[in-house]
Amino acid sequence: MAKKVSMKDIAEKVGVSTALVSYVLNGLEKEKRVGPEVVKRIHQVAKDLKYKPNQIARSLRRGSTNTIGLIVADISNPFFGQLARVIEDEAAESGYTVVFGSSDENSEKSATLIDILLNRQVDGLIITPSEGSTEQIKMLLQGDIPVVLMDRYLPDISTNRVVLDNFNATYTAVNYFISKGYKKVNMIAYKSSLVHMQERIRGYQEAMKDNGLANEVVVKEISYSHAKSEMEKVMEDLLLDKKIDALLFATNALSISGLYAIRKHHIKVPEELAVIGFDGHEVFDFFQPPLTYIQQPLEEMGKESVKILLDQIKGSRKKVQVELTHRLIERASCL
Amino acid sequence: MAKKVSMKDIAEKVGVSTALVSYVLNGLEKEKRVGPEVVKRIHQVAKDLKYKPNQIARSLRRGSTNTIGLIVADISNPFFGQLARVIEDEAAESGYTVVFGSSDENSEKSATLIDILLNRQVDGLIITPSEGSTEQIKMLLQGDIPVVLMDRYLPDISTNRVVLDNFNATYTAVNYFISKGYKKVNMIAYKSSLVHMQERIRGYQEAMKDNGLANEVVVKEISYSHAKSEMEKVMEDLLLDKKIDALLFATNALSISGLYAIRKHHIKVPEELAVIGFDGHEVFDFFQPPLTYIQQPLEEMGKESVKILLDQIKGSRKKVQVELTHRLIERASCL
DNA sequence: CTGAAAGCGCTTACAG
DNA sequence: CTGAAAGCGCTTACAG
Repeated sequence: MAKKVSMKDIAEKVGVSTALVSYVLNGLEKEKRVGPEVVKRIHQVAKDLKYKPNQIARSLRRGSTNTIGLIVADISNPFFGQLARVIEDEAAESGYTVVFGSSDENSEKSATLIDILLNRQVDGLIITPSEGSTEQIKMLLQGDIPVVLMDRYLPDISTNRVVLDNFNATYTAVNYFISKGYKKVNMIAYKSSLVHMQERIRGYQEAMKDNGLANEVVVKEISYSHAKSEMEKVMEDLLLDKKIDALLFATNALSISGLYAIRKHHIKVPEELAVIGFDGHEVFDFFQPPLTYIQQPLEEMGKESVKILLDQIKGSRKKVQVELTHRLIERASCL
Repeated sequence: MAKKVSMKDIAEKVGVSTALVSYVLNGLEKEKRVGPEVVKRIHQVAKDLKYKPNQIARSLRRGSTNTIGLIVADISNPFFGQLARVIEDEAAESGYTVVFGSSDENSEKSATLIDILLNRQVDGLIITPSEGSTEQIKMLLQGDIPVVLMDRYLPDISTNRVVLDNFNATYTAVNYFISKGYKKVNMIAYKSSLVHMQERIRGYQEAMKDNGLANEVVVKEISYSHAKSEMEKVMEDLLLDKKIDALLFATNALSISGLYAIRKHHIKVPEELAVIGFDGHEVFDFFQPPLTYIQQPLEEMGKESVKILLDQIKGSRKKVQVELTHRLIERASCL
């Protein structure tokens, strides 16, 4: 780095104290009734010297950094990339910067990330919690650290969260299948105790039961860390015994890797198999036929999360729990 | 936030000075020859009190933050999302955290982001520069701020950069087309003076010339901010007059929006039109037929960028310019 | 209207 | 082997 110019430099050049400089540069000249001539000179000198305030020093003094930490499962997954973008823009509007990290659905990584971000004194955290991260989040709450859980949540913890109406989402999907005459509807989900996943599974199960199809219920669970290989195996099993005419995927990534398998085995959609995806992705548009899917309101999810977090940072102690509404985007992968 | 515990608290409890605490917690007990008993107690008390070092204070004192700033065009574009992920992981290995921002190919946004990140005292920056950001980057270099340009670069500026062999990449693509018998090869690129784009265009043009097809050269340029509408218009024009049998796209996003148009107009690939895409995307796999494309080594690009940046941060004054090699991924969208 | 001074939580020469 | 003290660059009560 170079010869950093500080308030002291400006103060010396103008011939006043750093206090005055600080007041003026922070727009407090009115309250502090600084002389107009001095105000002008300070601004001029600051400009001449190309003064940049040192946020680190300010943060240390103020005890806040105007930074929010974002922990997602994987920033390279477009679902989270898009959320990150919305969060970035929304945060920027209030003068906040975003520091991010990817947890890979792994609670140890998540713990490490939380630690790192806290050491960096983020003012609050938006987290898509991993399995087994309940204790970590509890610690945050005990420490009175503003937190918003996004996309998923932890049932044992009463805190701010912004999630989809997961149960209704898959319930809708199954009803849609059934309205089209499908009965042997299976589901592929992640093996996870996380509520959002369990709710999606439960939505599927309940919808099946409510339609008298309880004994057709089949949920195949795939582990996040070996998704690819397990998906291939599961799909082979499903497709081989032909006891299935419709398939519901529980996420973006599952949908896509499922579609790879469907294509590999030359399954005709929807003639041999009807399909409903989750989240949305350009691949859904290009698949033949275009995929019907459950859409999440990403924009809203990101914005709400930031809004709630900033409220908390500003001191609100109200716990806010938002459930967003899915949409079924109907295309041609059924019937 | 809560009752933050500081070194002072530990020092008081143990009955030593904060200096000792600092030494021990930073692993300097050997050099400073701190008594083994004291070392033990300090560690114990730190643990009991759940002490978390305040990185902000440390940063202020040390003059470095162990943070790198990342400015990409758009974090929600998977190309950049994947790069961000590689950078995150690579940085984390050296104890660095990443702060990011999206410039939308807009030099004013980019200037604002650079300012914000510098005020936050990032130790260095990885930037995918926008058009018109030459002055900004020059300022950084004058200020001796470690910078690596990634994906693009600015020809007027001699600095570290990691980019693709853009010229060769499109040259290869055109030669491939021609080897398959195509002659009326067109290209769709962004309207941009940035070197990476100009080089991709030049690679196309030169390859055409070198094959005696100079008068078949047609480059349609699309503006980033109105990509969608312009793409539709351009594709209609191209497809209507049928003076084209092969089409090369200059990026990821262009490829995808081009494919939307191709599908909309029911153009048969490769029978009516051969296509080569850029970068890679799951959509390329699902398009019928799977798209042949020029692949960038993302992993390498991200890792190299971080490596070079960290070297600079550690004081290296050597300028490093890396050109990575493209790969042609051959599939079924030609012939 | 303006300034001297304390302090945020660390690190690190310096002295003993 | 250990501690007192300065200082990083700000902000902000306090005093005048």
